[in-house]
Amino acid sequence: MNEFQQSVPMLFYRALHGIMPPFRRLFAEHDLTEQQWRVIRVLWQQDHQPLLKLAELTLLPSPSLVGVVDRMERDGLVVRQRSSEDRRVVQVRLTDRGRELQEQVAPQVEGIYRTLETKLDAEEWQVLRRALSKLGDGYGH
Amino acid sequence: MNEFQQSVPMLFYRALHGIMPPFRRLFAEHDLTEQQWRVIRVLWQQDHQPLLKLAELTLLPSPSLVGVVDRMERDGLVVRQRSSEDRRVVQVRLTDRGRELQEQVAPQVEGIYRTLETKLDAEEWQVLRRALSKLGDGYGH
DNA sequence: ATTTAAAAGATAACATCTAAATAATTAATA
DNA sequence: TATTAATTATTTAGATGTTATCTTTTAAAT
Repeated sequence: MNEFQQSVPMLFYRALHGIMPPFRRLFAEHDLTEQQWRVIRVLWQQDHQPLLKLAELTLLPSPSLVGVVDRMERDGLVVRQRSSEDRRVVQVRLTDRGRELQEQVAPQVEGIYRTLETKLDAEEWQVLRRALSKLGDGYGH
Repeated sequence: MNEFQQSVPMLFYRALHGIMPPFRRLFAEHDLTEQQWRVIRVLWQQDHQPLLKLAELTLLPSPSLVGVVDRMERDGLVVRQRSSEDRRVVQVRLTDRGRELQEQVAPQVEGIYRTLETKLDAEEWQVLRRALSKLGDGYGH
């Protein structure tokens, strides 16, 4: 009847629709978008990333990331800094404000993860993670 | 090290990046977008859908679908038709041109699915499908 | 019958995605 | 060294996602 609904892409999209809203609601409470959070989350671990590296780590296409960083810079969450060694490179780093935000939001993100984890049992998660990894293989380094 | 890269949402996004490009390349060859294909694919099975029902079946938010249908109507792939029973309702149906396109593209889509299937073994697919279904439960439909 | 609530589409504002092209800089090669 | 190729960031154009709001029409409730 509706094999299309059971196609792999549609199953993926539906699963994402089931997973992401709680995260987005949390981010919105802090005036963040999902993409802005990814930038903060990555810079929190490894600050001072070139834009292209940041694009790779966040899975954001660089044309999108340019705009994301624009707005984050406007809101005082990050700053751009041109590299002196290679002047093509623009380093992005977190401001104190960005770091504070990270500290506030991160624990709540963990809470949502824990709720999410209850939706499948441990073995299902394991197979799912492995399958997702395989399917994503070959993309972005 | 980079547990963020291994988080469920990021695993999902990376998997999608691994899955969708071949489909999008195919659609582009026929001047279609991924979303336009979803509309054709759904109407092919059940023509004459109200816009809101179509949004549900395609997983496209209705504000997006309005624009998608606009452009498909502009390109002669579908037509809008206001219902006479309930004049709030707009029925969308496929034109002959839309149906032809469906017949051309569908077999090639199947080909991509078959290539995709080789990336995991049968049991992995089974568990993956089940897991995705569970995670998507409660959304839409 | 009048008011009120609900439903279906559409619109608006903003952010992001996709694909292609461009500007600036650096590296590589004849 | 002059030219060409590659790299980094950005821009552009078109389409879509997300939320909130608005309009029209219908159904429900006084």
